[in-house]
Amino acid sequence: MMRTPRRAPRSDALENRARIIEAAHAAFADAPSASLQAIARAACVGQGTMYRHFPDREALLLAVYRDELAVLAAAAPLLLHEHEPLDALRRWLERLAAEGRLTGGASQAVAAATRAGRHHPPIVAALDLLLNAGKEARQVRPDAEAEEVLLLGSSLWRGDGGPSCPDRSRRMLTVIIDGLRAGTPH
Amino acid sequence: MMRTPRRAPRSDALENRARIIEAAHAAFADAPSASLQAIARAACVGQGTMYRHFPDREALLLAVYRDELAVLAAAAPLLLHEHEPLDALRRWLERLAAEGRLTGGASQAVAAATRAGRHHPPIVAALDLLLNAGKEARQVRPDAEAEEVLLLGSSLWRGDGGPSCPDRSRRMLTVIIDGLRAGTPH
DNA sequence: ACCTGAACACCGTTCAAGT
DNA sequence: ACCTGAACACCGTTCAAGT
Repeated sequence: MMRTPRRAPRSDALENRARIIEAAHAAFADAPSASLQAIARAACVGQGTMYRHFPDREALLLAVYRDELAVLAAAAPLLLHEHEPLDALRRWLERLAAEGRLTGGASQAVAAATRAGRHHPPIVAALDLLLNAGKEARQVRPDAEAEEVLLLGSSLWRGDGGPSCPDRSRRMLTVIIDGLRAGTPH
Repeated sequence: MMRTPRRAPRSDALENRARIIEAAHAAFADAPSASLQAIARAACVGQGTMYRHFPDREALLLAVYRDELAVLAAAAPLLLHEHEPLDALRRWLERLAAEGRLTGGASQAVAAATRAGRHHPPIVAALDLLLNAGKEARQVRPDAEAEEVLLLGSSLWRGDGGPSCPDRSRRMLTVIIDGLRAGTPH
């Protein structure tokens, strides 16, 4: 399997790419459903260029929120250093939910990261780290898997906006954490 | 609060409504993203008529899957009659997940039912029944609420299609049920 | 009272033509 | 090698005109 030796991309291509990401970041921030066409317009770029760099909306989302997601992933080992494994897991899921609630775009990006089955994205790796630490400490059930927990966790900030939403998310998280505990009856 | 005495709708309106629902049912079955325009075409109905009957996609979805959702809701008391409360709850969530997996349209309808904050739809009432029975039997934690559990449950069939999905759903359900148990530590 | 279908403003996607 | 922008086939939504 030869690693294809890509030559360095042209400088204008890099600049366009950066401008697209910047424009998309702003657009997604105040309207998660912003159209790719509008983003191309804001970035002063032809539609074709948009497509060359990002073949679909999901690719753009992951590129735009790449840094945010990386920060979130990096938080896992830090939390693990300061808290008991199960507690670190709870706090990390809290941060995930907060991120998802913050901007519509980020929540879409996390959803995209969950769906991406090809390579494990950093988020899945981070959650894996937390779960494994919990298993070794006999605090987390041995059959828990990252993708499942991520799927459950991504429901924490969905359907937000209702009247009872501040407590709701907290209670849901309690259910998830207690469900992941090792040694529950039956 | 006077109950406005609506006069009976015209017969052609009723027929159109029925034809739209029928066409939509078929369309959603093999493509959850079917366009309203295509459905209107298949139902031999102008676009305006579509809008008169169903102001948006969500309204159409709920109308199309009204019967399926009612059947699902009606299953709750039956399950409760044949099984222990917590077991009935688990089986009902299994059925919910199966329904969501079956056709893309149904899963959208359940999602819509979850979002609909206005009146409690039958699904929420059914889940309420199960949870209350569980609480009285001291099997379910007293602070569990239907909308939250529905939100968690609706993640059971999301992200399906991956390689490990048959077991995954089962394990996720186990986490939810164990998390809902009364008397978990801490 | 209800229906029709043209019309409007958009969308994602493609692709010949440019540099 | 990369970009541009017109063009294509669609979409949801509205609304004058019909019956």
